[in-house]
Order: sequence, then C-alpha cells, then structure tokens
Amino acid sequence: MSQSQSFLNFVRSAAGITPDEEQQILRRFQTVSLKNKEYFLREGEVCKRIGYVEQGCLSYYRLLENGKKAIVQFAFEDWWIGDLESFLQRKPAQTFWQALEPCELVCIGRDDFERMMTISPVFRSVFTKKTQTAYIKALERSAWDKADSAEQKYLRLLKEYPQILKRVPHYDVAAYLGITPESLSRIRKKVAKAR
Amino acid sequence: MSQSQSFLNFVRSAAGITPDEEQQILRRFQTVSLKNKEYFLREGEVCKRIGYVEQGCLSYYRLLENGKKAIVQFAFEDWWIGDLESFLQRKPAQTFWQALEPCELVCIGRDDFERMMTISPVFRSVFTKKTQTAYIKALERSAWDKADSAEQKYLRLLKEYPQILKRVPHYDVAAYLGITPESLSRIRKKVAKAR
DNA sequence: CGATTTTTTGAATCATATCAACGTACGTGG
DNA sequence: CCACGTACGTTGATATGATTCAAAAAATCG
Repeated sequence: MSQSQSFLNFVRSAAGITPDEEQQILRRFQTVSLKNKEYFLREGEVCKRIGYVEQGCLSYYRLLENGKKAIVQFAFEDWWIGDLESFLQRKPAQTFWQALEPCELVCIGRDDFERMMTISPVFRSVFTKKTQTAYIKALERSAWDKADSAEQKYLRLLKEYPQILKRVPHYDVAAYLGITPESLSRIRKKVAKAR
Repeated sequence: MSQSQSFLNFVRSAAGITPDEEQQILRRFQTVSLKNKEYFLREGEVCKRIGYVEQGCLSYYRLLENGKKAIVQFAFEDWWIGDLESFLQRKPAQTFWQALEPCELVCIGRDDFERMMTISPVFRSVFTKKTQTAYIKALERSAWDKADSAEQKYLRLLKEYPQILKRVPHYDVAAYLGITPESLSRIRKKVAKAR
C-alpha cells in the first residue's frame, strides 16, 4: 500500500467511517498501472471496474458518427474514472478512457463495488455524492459550452485547470474545447499577445 | 389525487415498493400549478422542492456572465425538475426553471425528501438511479455539443425530441442549441428544402 | 381587430474550419 | 549521446458557417 497514500487519505476522510469499513474498502481495491497511451477502457468493452487516480492523467472521450473525437473530460490525481453507464448496466461502453501519462490507479471491480454499496452506508453515501457532484458540474459546463465563444472557453480552462494545458497534448485540449488544433493555436497566440 | 394519475403510475411502477411506502410517498407530495412563463425557481433562490411534471413543459437555464441565456434542458410530462445543487446543498441557485406552458407538478419539500431518503430504500434507489441516468445522458449530450455542427444538433433534436420544436418557442430552442434564432430559422429553411 | 410577440429575410461582418506547408520538439535505436 | 524519423504545433491563404443588425412578414393574444 505504499503507493496508495493519497487513496488512503481519501478513504480516511470519509465522514463517519468505521475502522472496519475502512479495512473492508481497502482490501477490495487493487492498484493498476497504465503506460502512456494505454487504455483503461475502450469502446465496445464492458467497464468492469472503476478507479481512483493516484498518479497520472487520462482522457475520457467518444468517437462520434461524424468521425470526430469529443473529449468529455480529463482526470488527474484524486479523480475517479470509469464509465458509469457501462459499469452499472453491464453494457458495452461507447467511450474510451486513455492514459495521457503513465498512470497509477486504485480500482474496484463490479462485484466488490456492489457488495460495498450494500453493506457500507459510508461507501454508498460517498459514491452517491460523487455522482451528484459530477452531474451538477456537467450541467454547469454544458451551459458554458453552449454560450461561450472558443476564446472564452479557452480562458476559462486556463483559469480553472491550468494544469491541463501543461500536461495534455494541445490537439486533445482542442478536442475538449470543441475546436480545431489550429484554432487553439491562434487563440493562444492572441491571448499571449494581449498581456 | 385525480389530477395525479401519471404520478401514481410512476410511484406504483417502482420495483419492490410496499403499500406502506407507497402511502408514505403519496402523502408527502403536493400538487403545484404554474401559469405560462411563471417560475418554479429563480436564480438566487434556494430550491426548496423538486417536482414531477404531470402536465406541461418547462425550461432549465442559466444567465451567463456574457449576458447570454443558455438553456440546459427542457422538461415535459413524466420528467423531474429542480436544481440539485441548490436543493441538496441549501445554497442559492444559479439557475432558472420556467414554465413554457401552464404546468401541473407534484412536488416534495426538502424535509420530506430527506425523510423519505432515510426511511424508504425504494425511494432512495429510484432517486439515485434517476440522478445516475441524468448524469450519463448529460455526458453524452456534452460530447455531441462539442463535435456536432449547428445543423447536426438541429437534426438530432428533430429526431429525438420532435415535440420540443412543436411546444417550445424557437428562440428558446436556439438558446438550447447554442445558436441564434436567426441561424435556427435559416437551418430549418435549408433542412425543409432538402426533403 | 389592433397590438405585441415571434419568426423570417437580407446584407455585412466576424469567427472558426480547412488544407497545405513549414518549423520544432521528442523519443528511439544506433 | 547523437541523429534520424515521427509527432506535434504553428502559420498562411482561403472557404464556410454563424452572428449581427435592421427590417419585414407572420403568428398570437387580448
């Protein structure tokens, strides 16, 4: 468990957790390593586990009918990854989760997950709350995506997640912003000049 | 309860619900009527209840810093409305829920809601699942919004929710698609001609 | 019916995409 | 550790699509 320090902190920070629940949880999670560019999940596979990011960075994306890649979000240290639809409903994913750096994850499989949801109120409550928060954030971003210009989206990204631009290839940042890499390059030039 | 037939069906359709739980639930929901253009929730208010749409249609939107209105979603019969962030965290909403037709809702307040989440596993499970599904759908839409052209977004709307175009003012449809009413009008003209 | 709101149209402008080419950085094998 | 080849990022010229502003037409409401 030496490589899982931050996961340990995460678990211990859960409100009202008992030592027994803590052990139950820790015992059911296993570390998984990914090389750069390796996939945690591919379209067509059933998502068999969800994971906590100890170290590294990943992208969550779809390949759409028009041939374009749309990056829905990135995940960094202390984020959770996995495709809920596929994981909970046991159906093939329509999405990819790909490592953008070498990654260290701590993962739990579906059976253990369902067991914990049943026996541990703390686990259930933490997971439910994570989902609620993620949903709320998704709706907020969706409003911004509809009404902001490309430059406003870039500036927001720069302000809220400056690390993304440092750790993620710019063509992926562009696929996240919904613009072309060329446009991103021009926007960056313009913004850099403006200061 | 004569005006709540579809809500009754909704409750009765919950898997494994007991007659007692059913009564507990029904007794805690009250009908609320809204006139056309009336607000169920305004920015700055705390969302004190969530509601099931018996009849009517509403929009869920934000007013952004750049002055634009971004419609996040519409709700029709058999949908749930409310601002989760505000409702669960008791903080002022950053959003509006506005009736686009005269509406009949069935609503539950926060105290009753929390009580039901505590005492009824069926209620908790239905609510949790609704949130998960809504989250999954939100992520899917977010990918489309990033990669589709305005025309593709319009065609998708036409295919998946044709009722929206019939029941919602086109300037609101435009605010949902993230384009101007003028652009929507031109796209409609083009698409109509193409068939 | 008249007043207001909503939708459409037109012309000019602006933002972003596209395609092609060039420069730069990077990691990989020799 | 260097050189090469591939990836990535930038730039330019042009095309496309969407916005803006103004005004007219159409629909809706009292």
